[in-house]
Amino acid sequence: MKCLINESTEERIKAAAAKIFMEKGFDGTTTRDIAKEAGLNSALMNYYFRSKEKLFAGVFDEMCELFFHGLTEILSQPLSFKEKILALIDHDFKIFRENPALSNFILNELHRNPERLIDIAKKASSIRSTVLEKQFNDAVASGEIRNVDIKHILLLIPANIQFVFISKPLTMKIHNMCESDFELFLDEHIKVVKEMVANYLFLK
Amino acid sequence: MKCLINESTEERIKAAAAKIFMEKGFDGTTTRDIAKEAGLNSALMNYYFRSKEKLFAGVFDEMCELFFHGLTEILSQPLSFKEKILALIDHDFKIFRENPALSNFILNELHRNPERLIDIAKKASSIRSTVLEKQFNDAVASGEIRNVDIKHILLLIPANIQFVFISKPLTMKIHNMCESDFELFLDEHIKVVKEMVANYLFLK
DNA sequence: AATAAATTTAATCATTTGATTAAATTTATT
DNA sequence: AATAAATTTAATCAAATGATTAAATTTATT
Repeated sequence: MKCLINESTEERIKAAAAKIFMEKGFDGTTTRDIAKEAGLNSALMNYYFRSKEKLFAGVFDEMCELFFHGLTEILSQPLSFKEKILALIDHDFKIFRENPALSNFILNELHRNPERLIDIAKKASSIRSTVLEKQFNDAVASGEIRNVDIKHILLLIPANIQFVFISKPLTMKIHNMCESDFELFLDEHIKVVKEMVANYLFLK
Repeated sequence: MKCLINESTEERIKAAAAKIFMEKGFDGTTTRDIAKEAGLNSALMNYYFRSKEKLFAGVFDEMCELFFHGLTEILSQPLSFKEKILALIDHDFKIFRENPALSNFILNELHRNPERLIDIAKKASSIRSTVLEKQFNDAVASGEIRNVDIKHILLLIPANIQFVFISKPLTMKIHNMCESDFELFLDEHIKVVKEMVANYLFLK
């Protein structure tokens, strides 16, 4: 007999799981934490998802989707290499600003279980290695940009964007910032990063 | 009656704890894991250290010491601002290269329990805010370096150094690198980072 | 050697944790 | 309304975990 899944409950579990997993990581999270956050009986998690591990995988995939979706979209747009790089920086800052714990969450999982992220990232990287790499090589050949391995560039950008979020609590305490101070600092930091990358990459 | 502590056993526990905590984080580590790694009875950990938490704190403080010691030493040497920045980059790359999981370990703990790292970092930052900041301001005034808030620079440097280690498993898989490939990549990456930072910071 | 202190071990405790079960309740279908 | 399916709940299990205890062993001191 047909019986639709109660999407509301499933979504509540997922939302609660995302919040707690992001806050405390996989190992630091208990299934009871999640149930409490969602205001539900803890057995429901095993009814909708089969285990803590599978629930985590669902949440993680969604977070990565959030991260990679805009990225691949930018890469497949008809933009110049320079435009793409600057758009990428803006986009990533936006994503992580909306979700300051995301970088920690993803990188922690990369350490705990590399395979999961690698599977997801390989798909996205196939787009890089085709369209973007050609644009990059053309720009190098024409003297528009510095002759450097694109691997370094594709690492520099997330490094400069994500690290400011990863180290947020330290930055705030060391420089006695409140939340709004940090937001202003972020605005400046975006400018610095864009200027530094552009300054290094694009030759006059 | 005088009876010296068996330093060897204590050190074995600490070494084993450092290895396992670094690998699996605080939450992912069990006291039995550590005892097994050290080849000791698990009750010995509570004999030498009083709890898992206190053992972790000891290990963490030592790791931070390792991280901050060379740093403060460089900062207090009679070097120019430029020399200090370039020495800092070299030093940090050296530390993290010797211990690729260190960055993950420290940043994960920053997320899990910010206070612990903040207490340690505040001491080191006091040196920055005195000697280095004066050198920086002088160099800005003399037009030697770009007029930018030093906070951004002190964030850019660890970002560019540490991220390559944090994302190591992803980089290796995406670009089909083996360990020796990655070491070569690291050598290149140091050059790129130094060139990019110097290019941005130091005006001709 | 005798004694006391320090170290190590095996056994065990009390909680916590992920997961299951069977019953109760709600929702859909006829 | 009656029935079946889907959802939710309370109770509970088995394993894992941090920690403790008391006994055994080793080391130092006299």
